[in-house]
Amino acid sequence: MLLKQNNMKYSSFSLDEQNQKIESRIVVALERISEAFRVLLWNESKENSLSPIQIQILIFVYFHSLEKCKVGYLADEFNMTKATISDSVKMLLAKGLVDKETDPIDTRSYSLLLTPEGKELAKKASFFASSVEQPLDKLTQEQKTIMLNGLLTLIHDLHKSGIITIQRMCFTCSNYQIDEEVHYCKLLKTRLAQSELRVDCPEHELIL
Amino acid sequence: MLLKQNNMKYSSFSLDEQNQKIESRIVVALERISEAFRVLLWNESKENSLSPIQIQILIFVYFHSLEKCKVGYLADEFNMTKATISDSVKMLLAKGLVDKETDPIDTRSYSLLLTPEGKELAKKASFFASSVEQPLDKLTQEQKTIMLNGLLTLIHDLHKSGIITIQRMCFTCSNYQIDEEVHYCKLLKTRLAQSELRVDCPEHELIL
DNA sequence: TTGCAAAGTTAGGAATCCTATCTTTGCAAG
DNA sequence: CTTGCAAAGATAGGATTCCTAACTTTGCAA
Repeated sequence: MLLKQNNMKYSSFSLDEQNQKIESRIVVALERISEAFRVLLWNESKENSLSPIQIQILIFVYFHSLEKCKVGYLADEFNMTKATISDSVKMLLAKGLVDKETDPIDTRSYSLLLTPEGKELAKKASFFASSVEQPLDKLTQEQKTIMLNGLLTLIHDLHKSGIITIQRMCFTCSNYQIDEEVHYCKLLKTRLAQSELRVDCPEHELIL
Repeated sequence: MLLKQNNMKYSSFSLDEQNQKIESRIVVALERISEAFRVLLWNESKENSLSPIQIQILIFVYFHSLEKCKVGYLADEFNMTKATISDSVKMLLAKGLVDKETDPIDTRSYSLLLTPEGKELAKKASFFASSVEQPLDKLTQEQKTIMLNGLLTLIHDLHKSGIITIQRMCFTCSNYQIDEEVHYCKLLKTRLAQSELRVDCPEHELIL
């Protein structure tokens, strides 16, 4: 009786579509992790009484250079409309967390700068990522390299199919070359080990 | 002159915090992929004139058994309040995509069932994951196994720290045992290879 | 049977994020 | 040089998300 039940379970088990292929299981795992990011970001925003997107903007500005801190660029970065970003920026200005700096060569646009308070908050908020970073410590160097590589491949493909519009990884950079499995950066003039490939390089120049 | 510029770039490059540690770069990559999921889900919902959460519920019901298709369970699953889920369910009922089935042993609650139209839509919508699944094909079996393992470790830790409340992976299942690196499922009464570890097992029983 | 807890609902409101329209500025073609 | 178009950003208005708080009904245990 118990055995029969187990057998029944077994058959339903092995038929389960989502558990069939390893690729599917990786996707499910990635979905779960996405959910975790959503929750973490949400918590972080509640704690600072900001919206998720406002936090994201703050952190982004903290880690990126002037020319990327414009409304249009941020809209592409976060896959939202300029209207949405413009709104959020207005709030951040009102709260005194960012300042505008008009672009001298194109007065239509401006860049965001963090005020001291904004910088403080961004630094604090960016720690939310550490709950994801810490667990990775226990993996071996090799395992981390392979994971990074797999994720980079995935992002590259998602970019090629137009789902991710903006990114700044080596694979899509005009300074990057690969010959016989050897990665090379023309800007740095050095070889790059697999584990050194970048996801968000400040010097990224998109291939036309 | 050009060389000097490159050197300047190099120094700012190597100081860049986000590119320093491989763990950080993995986190950034995961964030990017999360963003991709958000976009895919959003597209999928617009196409079917449903909300993201409605699509998620539909797909979840499609792949899971009755006892998991209750308002409370869904709320935990998606880290939302029961009120939010209740609302979405009302919409799905109104659109004729799901039906209620009252639980015979606890008449306060009910489970969701897909109507034929709901099933149709869920099946179609669940393909959105394939844009993420396909690129994984080109990785080697070993690489996929290592990635899955790394992601599972990560999810396990996120669960332990309370960020992900619900999941159904082997590591947190009372049927799972590990002895000397050998994974074993007491329910299936078989060894599990690393690549066979489950992320969302229908028979999962949470360790108390 | 009394009281408390748990499942789900409802109401109301803040916030997200969109579309569409508008202003200003840059730029190129005539 | 001016005319016209495109691009950056702002604004208005609205649909939707998702929350908190209070409520109903049912289950369960003292």
